[in-house]
Amino acid sequence: MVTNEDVVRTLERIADLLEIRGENVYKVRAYRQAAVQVENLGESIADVAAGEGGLVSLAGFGPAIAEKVSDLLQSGRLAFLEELEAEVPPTLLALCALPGVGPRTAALLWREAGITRLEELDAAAHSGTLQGIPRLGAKSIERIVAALDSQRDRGAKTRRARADVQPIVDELTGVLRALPEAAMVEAAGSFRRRRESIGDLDIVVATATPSKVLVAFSALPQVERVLMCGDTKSSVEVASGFQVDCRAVSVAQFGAAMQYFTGSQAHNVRLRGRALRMGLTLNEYGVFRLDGGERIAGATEEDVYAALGLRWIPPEQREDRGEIEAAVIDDVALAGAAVQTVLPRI
DNA sequence: ATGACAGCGCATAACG
DNA sequence: CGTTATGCGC
DNA sequence: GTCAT
Repeated sequence: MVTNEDVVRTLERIADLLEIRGENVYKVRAYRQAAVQVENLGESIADVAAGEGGLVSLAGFGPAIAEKVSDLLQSGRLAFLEELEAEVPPTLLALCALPGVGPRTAALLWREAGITRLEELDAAAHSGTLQGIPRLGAKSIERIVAALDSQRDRGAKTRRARADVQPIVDELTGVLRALPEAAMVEAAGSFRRRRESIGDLDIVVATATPSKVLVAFSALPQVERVLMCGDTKSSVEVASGFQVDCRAVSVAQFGAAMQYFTGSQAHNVRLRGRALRMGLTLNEYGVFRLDGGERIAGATEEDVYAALGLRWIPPEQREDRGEIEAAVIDDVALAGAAVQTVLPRI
């Protein structure tokens, strides 16, 4: 019995391996998007495969992916994935899990130094074997060593339970709110969406003096390591390697930034698509007209959703499970049911 | 058939 | 040295 | 690789 979860894992694995192989980014994305669709599917994918229209009736499923998933459902195996794993060592995926090491770097380490495993990378980083590899300077090697150390410290635990993150949120937002430069401070990301499992924490701060806030944030006693600190954002690690990002934005951008960094990614992609069809564009700075670029929203989340013809959507619903359609402010409906069926809905 | 699919901030290495 | 290219992460 | 055109 192949579950939806099995299919999701398989599609994501294919995407990761294709990425290391250097495949077209949109092909990689297609597999990831198909995985998200299965994740959000309210029924068994086996039923969909057997039902009217088959797998290609799912959004993000074309002939190629439908065929592969069909193979998997029928036989419990996928020859395509097995061939891919024979070509690209799957142990490279563990390298990509290191912050700062992505698919390109994993491929580089594999190609230039024959490294496919974490232990090999660790040994090579300390023995000096990595020196001389193009694109890997002293700083990069140092960062890899630090990432390996950090991973060892926290025992490879990558995500935290919400209950463990709550006190970190309270503490950090409390300290930031005490800064006179910080006009508004809110946690965003999956924490704000009230997910049970949190990968990292995003804090958005509205301020007229971003650098002051970010420098103060990076210097907090809770911070064990500063990953980066620029003019608009800072990334740090607090207790045992938990990553916290701080974004400094203007008061006028605060709502757009909160919306953007609260996600989910799938929710944002769908909102962006809706914006485009309305002749608008949406990003972390606001909602803008495509022609002329005039800004029409951004100070509050309500403004942002309203500019897209939507009611404000509670963060915990922002998972691309139909919440956007449900939030449409349908003023056409006021004109009568007959009109609704004629006018294309945006 | 063919083009779009988001795009930007940051760090680092390579380049001139 | 300043500028540009690349990879990463979101 | 998928979707809209």
